[in-house]
Amino acid sequence: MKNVYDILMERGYIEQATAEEEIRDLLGRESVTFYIGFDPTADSLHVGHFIQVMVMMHMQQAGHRPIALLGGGTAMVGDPSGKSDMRKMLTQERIANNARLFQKQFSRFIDFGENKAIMVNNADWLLDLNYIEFLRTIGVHFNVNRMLSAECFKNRMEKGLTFLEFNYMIMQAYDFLELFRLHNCKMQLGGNDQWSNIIAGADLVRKVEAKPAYGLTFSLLTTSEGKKMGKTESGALWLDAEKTPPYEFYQYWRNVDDRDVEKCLALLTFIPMEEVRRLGSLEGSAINEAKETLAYEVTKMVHGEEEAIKAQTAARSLFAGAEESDDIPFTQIEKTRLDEGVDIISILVETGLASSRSDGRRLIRQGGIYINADRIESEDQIISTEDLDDGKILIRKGKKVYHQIRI
RNA sequence: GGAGAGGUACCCGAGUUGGCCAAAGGGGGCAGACUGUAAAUCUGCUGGCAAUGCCUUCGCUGGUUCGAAUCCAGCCCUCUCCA
Repeated sequence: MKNVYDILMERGYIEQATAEEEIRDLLGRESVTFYIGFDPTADSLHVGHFIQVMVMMHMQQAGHRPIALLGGGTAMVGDPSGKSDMRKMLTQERIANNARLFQKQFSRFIDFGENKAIMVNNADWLLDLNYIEFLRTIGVHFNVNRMLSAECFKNRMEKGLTFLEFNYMIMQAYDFLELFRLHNCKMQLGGNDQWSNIIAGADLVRKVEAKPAYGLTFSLLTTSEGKKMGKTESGALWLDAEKTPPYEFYQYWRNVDDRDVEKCLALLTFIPMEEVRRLGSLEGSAINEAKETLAYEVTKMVHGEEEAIKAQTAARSLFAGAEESDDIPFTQIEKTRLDEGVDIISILVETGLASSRSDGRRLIRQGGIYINADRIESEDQIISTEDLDDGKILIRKGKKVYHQIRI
């Protein structure tokens, strides 16, 4: 069987490692317990987290034991890594609630049965720490001069860093030590922005326990232009179907830049690498096949096969201009209102296609709104029962945003 | 605690001898053309509304004035230097 390190390397996950050869040997030799931390700062995981989850899945398939660490404690401090401003503090209840939601989502991807994987919350050991005792046993091992020169604080050296956030690194390092003691966890994985925090942890374990500990980081999901991927107009691309509907999720991947397709296939699907390379090398419009595959596979993993098929069918029919599909976002409007007729601007605002009535007028003026394939010419157009087609009205905004009105 | 600089729309950033400022320019975003549901390029739009006008907006509160992003007072916040 192939060494999982090589698999991760081939697919392009690995960015930095504390001791490349040693880690590779270790992973090839024994079942290793490792952890990745997730701070529950939102009520759903997003694609940025998903890449970490992918790594956990690869590792678990290779016989290693993942620990999903929920940062119920660290989220109360907030990671300053790479951020130019301090985040707003979250309440304890919010964090606990988010942690519960994260937990549910993890279970979809990782098998937590029979000691195959572990989920823990660092609130369990961080919240009750005694300050003086902590400083004396853990604090002594940290050199402030060195910490300040860490890459992750670089942004903050100009803008200012609070003592609260400065402690984040120490807390994360302590997590590693705690997991080493509790579960014999030898390795911490994470996004490349976590490098400083990870080596701090590995160092701490080595100093305190005199045993080897390793760190490994993965490339962040960025576009060919260097921007973070998974950003949409409404914020992040969430894994929660309530926050990002499967159709929208599918469309995001269907629309990625040509140059990013291969990378995404490698990082976000389990498609064999020969196939990934073939799809990635398709030229011209043929590369749409690769994008469809990408969108389908990722959606399937996150939302299940049924939703993936629905999203794909909906997208195909809409863009082929053929028959409609029901699996696109829709808004219900009472029939009595349609009987009387509703002005198009109101419809646009109610469906969320326009952010305000002014925005709606603008869209129409610029020719960006279509009802059942007909371009709207007048801002005063009235939508009524006559526009119904099989109980539905299809609205298109721009080239590819579809929405349905149902009664 | 002391000295200085500054807070402008989604972001950056002009504007501070008071009216010509819903506020230059850039970025981002949206729409149009082109196209492959891609990129690049070009064009338009980008506070709200019952829209040739009206309302709200330039850190907050009050003041001067016919009129304030621009002047005055107090307050809050940020940054730099000093302690």
